[in-house]
Amino acid sequence: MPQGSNSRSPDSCLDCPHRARSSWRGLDDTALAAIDRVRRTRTYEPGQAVFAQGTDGPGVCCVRSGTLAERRLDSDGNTVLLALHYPSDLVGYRALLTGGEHQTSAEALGRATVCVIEAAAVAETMTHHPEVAMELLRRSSAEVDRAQDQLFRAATLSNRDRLILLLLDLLRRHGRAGADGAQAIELPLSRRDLASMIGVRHETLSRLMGRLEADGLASFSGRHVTIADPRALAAAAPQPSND
Amino acid sequence: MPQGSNSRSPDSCLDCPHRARSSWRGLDDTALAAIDRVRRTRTYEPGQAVFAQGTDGPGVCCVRSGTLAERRLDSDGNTVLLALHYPSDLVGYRALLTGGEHQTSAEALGRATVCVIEAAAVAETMTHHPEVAMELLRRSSAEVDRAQDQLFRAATLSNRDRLILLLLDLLRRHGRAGADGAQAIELPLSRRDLASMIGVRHETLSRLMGRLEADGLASFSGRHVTIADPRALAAAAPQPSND
DNA sequence: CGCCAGGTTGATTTCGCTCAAGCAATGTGG
DNA sequence: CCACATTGCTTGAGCGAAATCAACCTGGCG
Repeated sequence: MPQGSNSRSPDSCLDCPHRARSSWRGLDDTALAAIDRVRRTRTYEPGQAVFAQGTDGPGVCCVRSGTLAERRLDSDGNTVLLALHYPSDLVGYRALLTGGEHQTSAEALGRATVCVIEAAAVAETMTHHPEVAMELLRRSSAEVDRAQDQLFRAATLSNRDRLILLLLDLLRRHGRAGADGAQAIELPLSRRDLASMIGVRHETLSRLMGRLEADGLASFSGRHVTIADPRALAAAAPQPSND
Repeated sequence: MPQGSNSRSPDSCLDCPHRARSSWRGLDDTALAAIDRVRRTRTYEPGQAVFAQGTDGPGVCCVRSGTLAERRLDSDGNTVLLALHYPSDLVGYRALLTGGEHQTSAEALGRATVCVIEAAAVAETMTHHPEVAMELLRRSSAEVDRAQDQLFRAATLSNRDRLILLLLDLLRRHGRAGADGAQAIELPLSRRDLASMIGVRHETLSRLMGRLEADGLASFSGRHVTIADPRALAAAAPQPSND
């Protein structure tokens, strides 16, 4: 049974490329090894569920590669995409704390690899390593801020402005520099999901995109978006809440 | 200089009526005394600001009595009421963690008393007493869940349904039993704030209330709301997201 | 080749926003 | 004590925008 430091699993937490940015950043090798011991790394195909709303999760999920969608459903079949998660993010830890079921579901958007850590091990680690609890608290706080920002947008902005801000958000994560100062986005999302993020029907989103295109702010072709002048798009957006 | 246990300040944390439900519940007398030492209890008049968005807060705020409104503003004068806070809640701790300014402002709705704890003391306490960090993490997680629920509502429900759910939420905290099975609410909020919570103009809220009244689901008179049949109101609301 | 899911486009209706007037409660200064 | 302003709320008319319903593309895929 290989256990030495020179016979680690290729995806060991100890060698994880995201280790310095991860929730476990405060842990030394021995403490991290305890996490690693119960880690199970899985690869998910596009659209595959990582955990489902209303279930007791398999544990806590560390995103290693790809993009995860956090989604909320209701009994009428409505679905809203609440957040996207990227490598080094931790997903599904709330159920561990509130003790109940997942309030949201998570699924892979593209092909993604995720490390699942058994809940008990996380709890155990947190009691002995307060830095981890602190780090999660920081992340959780940031999530509250983000969610409140979304709420504010939903309550005050026009659909058009919300779409512009969503595009700018996506640009940050998925944007690639193109010719001149242009930026290109390869959307990881369907139109319906995009629409749910700004709280409109997908037909309406289609028309909104048409209008942005008519105004020369962006152009859409399938899942490919090009933004010729990102500064113009930013200028068209409402100012971020500076007091 | 009175310091003995039999000469405590009348509002000492050690004797706080919310001690068992507060964020400090895990602390023993000595640890809590460290918090108490830097506590400053203040009384706020209705409408008075506890801390302002964009500032470095005075610290962390423990609500002792009354109701606090958490609000977000932008440069155009828009304001959205994001959350209400009640005795034993902790407010304004996020700025402490993300290190920056408050993303929201807080103000007293009615007359309220709040204990302000210096940020440094909270940080110090958290390093020595992980239970406090864990407790904050639990609360923060609950806040994320709540905010995501609101986002879901905003994206999927009609204005009417959002108002109904808001009334049911307010009922939980502010409802008082009336004659028969009726419930009465004394709203702590202006119409404008109510409207911002469901993301509509105040004129629209007025009409929505008129319709609920016409349907016999609730009746409004100034800040007084009576709900003759709470079960009928609950039945009119969309089902909570049970999978 | 036909089927199907996802996306666009069009016609129609409903709904909420805007602008504007009216009203009640409260407060202020003469 | 009363004119008068102010604030918060309701009500109305008109308009613009989004939801709805439906048809029609388009690109896989069996």
